[in-house]
Amino acid sequence: MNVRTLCLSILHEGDATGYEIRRLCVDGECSYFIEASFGSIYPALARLESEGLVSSRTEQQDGKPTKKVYSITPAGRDAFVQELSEPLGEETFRSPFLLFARFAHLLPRDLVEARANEFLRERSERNKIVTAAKATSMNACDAWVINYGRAMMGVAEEYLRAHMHELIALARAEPNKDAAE
Amino acid sequence: MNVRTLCLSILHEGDATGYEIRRLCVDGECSYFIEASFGSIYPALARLESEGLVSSRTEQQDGKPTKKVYSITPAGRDAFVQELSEPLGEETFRSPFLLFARFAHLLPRDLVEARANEFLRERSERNKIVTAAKATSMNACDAWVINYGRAMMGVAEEYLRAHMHELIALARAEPNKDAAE
DNA sequence: CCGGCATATATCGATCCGACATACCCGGCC
DNA sequence: GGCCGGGTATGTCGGATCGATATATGCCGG
Repeated sequence: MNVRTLCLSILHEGDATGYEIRRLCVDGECSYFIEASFGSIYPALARLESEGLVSSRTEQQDGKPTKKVYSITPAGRDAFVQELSEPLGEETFRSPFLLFARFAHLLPRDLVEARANEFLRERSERNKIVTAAKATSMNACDAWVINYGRAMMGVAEEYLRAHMHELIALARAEPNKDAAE
Repeated sequence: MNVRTLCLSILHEGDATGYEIRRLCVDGECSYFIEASFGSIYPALARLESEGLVSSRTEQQDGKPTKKVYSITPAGRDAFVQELSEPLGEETFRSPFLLFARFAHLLPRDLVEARANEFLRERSERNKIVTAAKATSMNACDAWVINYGRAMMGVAEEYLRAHMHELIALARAEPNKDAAE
């Protein structure tokens, strides 16, 4: 699932700028299973335009920089459906925190506690965004996907809240201040 | 969380070859939150060796190609703990299937049904691996992490099993065979 | 006996991320 | 008034990473 397809999927639902696509990835309701950075979105949009799958127009705004609004073309819609029909890539889930947690016994308790709290807070905030998305003004497929995410991320938060103190208890009791530089 | 750190984390638990590290990422109990390909593991190991954080020895085997077994050095252990103490990266979760599912209404029912079944089967097999991992011969931190994964992936499987028929029902009824080339 | 599969190492092009550069306006603050 | 931080917006660039491929060997089944 490359950034090209991601851009087409968003433009399929309506016009957007590169900046807005990025925001949807970070803050949107689908932020829990989609991701892309500026460094890949802008080149992807430029390439899509050169291939005739999207078109763009510049819009002046006062008080804000000029923006470049992209629209999907009929050829783009076809290419998108075609792409979805091809075999799907693997699901990837990568969690630096879980790698950290596996080695909690090597690390000072203060650090483990701090990281666990950060992690819970971030998870909790993300979940609030997804839970806040109201089912009205959302098609049935979107609702299905959002509920999938809600279910998964909900138990993640619950597990953390219920068991994080166990993890903290497993951490090294003495920070061993001599080792600190 | 780069591949370097991932390699150090595995070598911290015991010696391994590049090939074995890859296998642990794909089939191991932590396969649900860790990933790396040959294309990044081998260069990472070479660089770690040049920096003195790991050492290697070649081992002849009969019936199998010669292998290069890596061990972590004391400097490597220090660097690993140091790396874990630094701020953690963001969690990333990317799911081509969920992107596909958002647009189920555009796609023929047969295809949606086939992909949903594939996805459930893969999820289910992964879960069996993680559930099969016995708590004995596992330290408490590992158990904590495995249980986190079990909880998340468990509900993912349940949700799929319970609701996939709803998604299939949302797909396009007629495959529209004229459109197929 | 030949093709497919598992073991094992390694490279290479394409993709993608993360940090930075640039630019403008707004609001707060000393 | 000046200055800094933050939001909006586009884009580049180096490095990290992926996915496919190359190479080699030996085993097993048809």
